[in-house]
Amino acid sequence: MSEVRVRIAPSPSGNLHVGTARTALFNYLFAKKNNGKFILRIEDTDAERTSQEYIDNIFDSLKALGLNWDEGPDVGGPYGPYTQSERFDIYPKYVQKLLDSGFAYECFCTPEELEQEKEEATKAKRAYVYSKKCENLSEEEKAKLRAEGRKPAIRFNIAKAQKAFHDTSILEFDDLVKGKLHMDTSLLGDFVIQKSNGAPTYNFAVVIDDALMKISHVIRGEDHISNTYKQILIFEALGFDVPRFGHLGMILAPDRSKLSKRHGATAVSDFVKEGYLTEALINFVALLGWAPSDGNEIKTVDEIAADFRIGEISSSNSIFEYDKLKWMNSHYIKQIPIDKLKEMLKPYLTKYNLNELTDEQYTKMVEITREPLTLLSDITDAVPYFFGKDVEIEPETQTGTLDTETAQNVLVDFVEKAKDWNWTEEELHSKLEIFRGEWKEKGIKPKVTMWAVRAAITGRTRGADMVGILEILGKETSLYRAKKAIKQESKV
RNA sequence: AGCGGUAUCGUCUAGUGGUUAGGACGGGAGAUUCUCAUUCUCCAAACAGGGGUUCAAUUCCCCUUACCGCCGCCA
Repeated sequence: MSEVRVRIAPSPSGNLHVGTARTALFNYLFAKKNNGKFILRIEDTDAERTSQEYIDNIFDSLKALGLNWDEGPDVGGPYGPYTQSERFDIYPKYVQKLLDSGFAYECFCTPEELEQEKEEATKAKRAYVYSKKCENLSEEEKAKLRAEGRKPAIRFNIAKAQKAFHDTSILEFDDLVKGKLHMDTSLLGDFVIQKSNGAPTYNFAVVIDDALMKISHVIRGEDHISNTYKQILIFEALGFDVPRFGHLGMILAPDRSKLSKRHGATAVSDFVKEGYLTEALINFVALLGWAPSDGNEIKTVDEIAADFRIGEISSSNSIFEYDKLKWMNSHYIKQIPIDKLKEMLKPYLTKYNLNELTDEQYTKMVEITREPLTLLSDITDAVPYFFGKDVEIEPETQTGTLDTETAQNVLVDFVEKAKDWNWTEEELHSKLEIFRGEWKEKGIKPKVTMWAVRAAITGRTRGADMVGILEILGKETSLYRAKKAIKQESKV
C-alpha cells in the first residue's frame, strides 16, 4: 500500500476556527494511526481576503493544539511550495492540458449575462446550471469576442468527462465515513476552473495540489461533498490517481445554526484568550463524532490516535456544547502541576500587583483558589482580597452579613482573641475550630460565624479556605480589616 | 424548487435481529465541608412517525417528517 498522505488546507481569511481544528485533528489522527504524513497547505487563492496575520494565527493555533505537520509552508517538503499563491505558475499548464483534450472550454459570458441566467432559473424555480452557451464557440466567434476586449474564463466540461470515464451520468465514490455516495452529474453545471483574471478557482487548484502533493486521503467537512464529484472528474480528466475521500459531519451551535461569534468563542485563539486549555479543546473536539472504545473520555491526542478508526466516526452533525468543554477544561486545570499553573495564571492577574506577595504566598494563594476554576481567567475575579491593605466589601455582604448584630459580635470577639494567636497554619486551623465551637454553643452555626469573619476580611461570603487566606494576608492586615468592619458603637 | 446527507436521553455518544438500551456533560436529591467549589452516592431523562421483512425490529428495507449541506469567475 502506498504511503498515507493527508492534508489540512485552511484558507487564511480568518483565525483558525474550531471546526477547522477538528478537521485538522482527524487528519492528524488518521496520519498517525497509519504511519502517514500530515501536510499543511495554505489556500490563499483569494488575495483580497488573505492576510499574514491570519496565516500566523493558523500556524500558532495548530501548534498550540499539538497538531504538528510534516510538510508545510514553513518546514517545506518534497512537494512544495505549500502556499497556493506561490504555485500560480503551476496551474496554467494543466488548464491548457484540459483545453487541449477538450475537457475544458473558454467562456466569454459577462457577469451580467450569467446573472440573467441565474435570475431566469430562480424565476422558473429551477436549479441554476450554466447554459453551456460558450461550449461550441467557433474560432471566429472567439476572436471577435476577444477583439471586444473580453477575457475568457475557462470552464470544465462535466458531461464530456463523465462520458469519457463512466458508463452512465451517475458518479459514485466510496466515502471513508459515509459509505457509498453518488450523484447525477448531469445536474452539475460546467464550473469555472480558471477565472478571467487568470487565477485558478478553488475546485481546480485543490485537485492539482492534492495530485501533485500525492495526497492519498482527503478528509474534510461534508460541505465539500458536492465539490467532490467535480474534483473526481478533474482528477480523471488529467490522468491523476483519485484519492480516497472522507466527509465529516459539521459542528453546529447549540441553536443548530452555524457556530458563530454570537455563541461565544469560535477561533482557537479566542478560546485560549478566554482561559481554555488547548488540551481540553482538542480532547473535547475529538469527542464530537468519535467515541473512545474504553469509555474513558479524557485522552491525549496520542492516546486517541492509537484508538482511532476513521470508519467509526459518526457521520451526523454535532452540536458544540460549551458546558461540556468547560467541564473538561476544569478537569484539565486540576491536573496542572502547581508551578506550571502559577505561571499560566499570571496573564490573568495583571490588574494586581503580584509583588505584594512572596513566592510562597503566591503559591499558597494559587493552591487555595484553584479548585473552582473552570477557565484560567476565572482567577481574575477570585482573588482581589489578597491584595492591598483594604478590601472592597460587596454591598449585599455589607447589609446581609456584616451589618447584622451577630456578625458584629463575632467580629469583636474574633479581634479580641485573634490578637493573641500565633499566625501559623496549624494554630489558625485549631484556634478557628475552637472559635467556631464557642459560638456554636451560643447557638450560632459555624458557617454563620465564619461568614462574619470571611465577610470582614474578604468582602464576600464565599471564597477560598479561610485559614489559607488569613495566613497569606498576615496577622496585621487580617486584624486591621476585621477591626475596620466593626461599627463604632460595637467597639467596646 | 432540485440534489445529496443525517436521525438513540436536552447535548456528545455506546450498543444489539431477542438488553432492566450503557456512559459522559448538563439537570434534580442527598452526604462531606467555615462559604462557594471539589469529592462521593442516588434519581429523572432517548431508540422521530408510519408501513413492511421476520417468530421477534431501536437494529434490515421503503415512505413521511425534521434538520443540515450544496447549487459563485468564495474557499
